[in-house]
Amino acid sequence: MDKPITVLLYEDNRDLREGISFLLQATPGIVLAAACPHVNNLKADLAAYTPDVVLTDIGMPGMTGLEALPIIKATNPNIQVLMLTVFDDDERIFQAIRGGASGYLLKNTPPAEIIQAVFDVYRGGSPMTSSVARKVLQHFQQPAKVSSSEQLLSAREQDILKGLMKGYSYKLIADELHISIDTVRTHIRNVYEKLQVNSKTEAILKAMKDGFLG
Amino acid sequence: MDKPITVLLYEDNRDLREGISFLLQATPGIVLAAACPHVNNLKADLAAYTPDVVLTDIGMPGMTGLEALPIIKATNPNIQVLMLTVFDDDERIFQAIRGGASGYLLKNTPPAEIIQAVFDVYRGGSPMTSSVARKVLQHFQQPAKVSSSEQLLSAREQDILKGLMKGYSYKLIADELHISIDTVRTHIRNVYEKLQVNSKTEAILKAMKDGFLG
DNA sequence: CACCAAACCGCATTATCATGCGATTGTAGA
DNA sequence: TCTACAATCGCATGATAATGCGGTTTGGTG
Repeated sequence: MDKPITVLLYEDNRDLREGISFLLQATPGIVLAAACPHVNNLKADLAAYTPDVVLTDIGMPGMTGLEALPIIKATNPNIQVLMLTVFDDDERIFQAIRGGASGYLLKNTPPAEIIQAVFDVYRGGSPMTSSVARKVLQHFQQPAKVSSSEQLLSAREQDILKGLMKGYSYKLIADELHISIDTVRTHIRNVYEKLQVNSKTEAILKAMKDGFLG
Repeated sequence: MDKPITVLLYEDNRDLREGISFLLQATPGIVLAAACPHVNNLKADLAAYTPDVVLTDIGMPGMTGLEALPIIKATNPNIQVLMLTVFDDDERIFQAIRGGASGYLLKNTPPAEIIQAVFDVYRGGSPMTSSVARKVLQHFQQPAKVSSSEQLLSAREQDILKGLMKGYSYKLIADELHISIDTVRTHIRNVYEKLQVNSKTEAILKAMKDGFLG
């Protein structure tokens, strides 16, 4: 049916590298092109093996997996990169995601799932350890809006704020809402007080961060 | 060791509901409080069963799972909600995430993984079907930055832009970078020209939208 | 009815920003 | 070497924004 998936593995820990290599080789449908302890010959490797999927550690001597990521995606954005690492801090997770990683597994993932993940990324999925996924989801959820907040801003004030967030000047906002520029000023003054800020920029940032309500 | 996880299930399809119920009941460490075909008695259910985890379908007669979600989180934000559905469109996925869902499984998920997912959410993870995860990740990745863009902005210009994005005034940026305010002006001028904008706000919005590069 | 909040308007002052013009230095490349 | 450009600094001017103070109208609530 399908052609086999060509995988390239980077992992500095020898035992782990050999373990995963063995698994990959033993799996029908997967061809392990190479397994390297470092990513320093990255470009040559990519050219030589033309992998479909790159499975890589983050912490490696020399160039890290995170540094390698943009190079891989620049070489061929169709290559799916799966991070396999012990790090689960926000910083590295988001750096990986922004860099275009298609999956993020922690090293405590059982071998069978790692294999499954290779198939998943190749098919357009993004396998993620569930604790990692949680961190990702949290960045979408309204930051709790814990302490009430209700509708801190009146409807009109929200209109004005939306105008600011579109990059409009006071005058433009006034025109769009058919009110005078002085009224816009007044509303903005009130918005600033409610949001505890004192500039357009701060207001916009705050509004973006915790979605209109403080 | 641990107390069992109390689960509340909502699923209108009878076969599926009974199938999942059977699985949950057969799993040590999980107690199925109830399995309902609709979510219309939601508040009463929550009060009666005080679940740790709610497993819910999205498409149900009467109130949908998506409508129920905010009510659940409002009742007790500690309840972990796991969406189990056939829908994999962006709209519903993000509505669920924004609403505070802790996991999102498609119905083709094998039973064993559903059970595993219940444990995962309870432990603070966010199990997600990998195709759903992909959609989520895509919202973080730089919008392609299709046409080159290279490093449109010099390193220093990016420093200044970062300052703007933190809401700093020219003066603050100047202080932080140990340069004169006039230099800041100059850099900003150049940034504006490169980004094709003419105000702080526009620059920030543009920078946020397509990640520094235009 | 009296009170209050929201929405509306105006004016004045100071602060900050946007922009034009000009200039020096250092480094990388044609 | 000449050129190009990043990075630095300065001055000046008109445009916006921030803020203080004052005011009217309207709709809802105790």
